[in-house]
Amino acid sequence: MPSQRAVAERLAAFEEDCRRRGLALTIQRRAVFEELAERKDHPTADQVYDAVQPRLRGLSRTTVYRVLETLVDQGFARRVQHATGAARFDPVTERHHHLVCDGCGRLVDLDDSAVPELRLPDARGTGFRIDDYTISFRGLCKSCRQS
Amino acid sequence: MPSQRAVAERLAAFEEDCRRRGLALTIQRRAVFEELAERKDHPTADQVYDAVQPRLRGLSRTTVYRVLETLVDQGFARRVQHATGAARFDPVTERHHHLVCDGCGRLVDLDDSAVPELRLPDARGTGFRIDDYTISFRGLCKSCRQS
DNA sequence: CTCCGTGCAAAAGGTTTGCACTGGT
DNA sequence: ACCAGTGCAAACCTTTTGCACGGAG
Repeated sequence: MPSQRAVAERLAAFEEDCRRRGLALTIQRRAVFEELAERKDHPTADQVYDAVQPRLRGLSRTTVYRVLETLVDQGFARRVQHATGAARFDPVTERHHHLVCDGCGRLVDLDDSAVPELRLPDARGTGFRIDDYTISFRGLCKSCRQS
Repeated sequence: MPSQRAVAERLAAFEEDCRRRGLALTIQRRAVFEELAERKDHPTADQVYDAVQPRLRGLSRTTVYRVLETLVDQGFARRVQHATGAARFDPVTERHHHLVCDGCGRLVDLDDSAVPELRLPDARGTGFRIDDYTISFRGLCKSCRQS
């Protein structure tokens, strides 16, 4: 888990950004953002709901979905869709990559330092402006390799 | 679209692999595989269904889902999950990468030659055996940049 | 002839939407 | 006080599952 201090800093930055952009600072947004910032895994909307709901009686699943969408739109989080099933959400911190098991779909973070920096390719032909990248490494996790 | 010739070759290889592995060569499997091999986009299961169904009256959506899963399991296709919504299917050819628009979610192929070869990272700490990788470049497509 | 593969219908997720109310600004 | 944001319930879309039938090997 990130240090409490780092989380507090990010929460403060989040609050300031919200004010600057005129986004209402509701308890729900604060709580969802904080929950996301505290975790090092990639929770689904439902997992965020389960974690936050006890602290916020009456919180609605719908709201969690809507807040997460807002966070993604505003660049505070990223949506990580892997295999079939629920979307997972990742607080945006530094660039990192993913290791995905072809067998069971397990997803693990691989931090940037394990991977050489990549020069952004020339994509002029496609009309895209490239901002960043994420690498998905495919393979088999230990338990899938054993069976 | 890949050349008719290339498609025919891949269909033949597919049929031989099926025989060798004892997979029944049903019309449905042939048709779904052929449709996938002919396209250069990444169709959803539903798009495959819509494309194949007119030629194969009585084809069921369920079957398309099941055939696609078989193709993925057997290594004839890959599942590409991007943004929310339906999974997309990619006929496996060479390694290639993806360009994803943060604005509209559009996904475009970027072939391997545009990107320098990457040395597979050391993942011993994670217990994974890494086989390959795909890079997702994030950015904005032309039309999203203009608005 | 034997099963694997298919079709249908229904269920099972996951996510979105319409509408009325509430709480931030 | 206004309007963005929330809660609830219902709709929606994608995918999976149970079961009976049919066609490939």
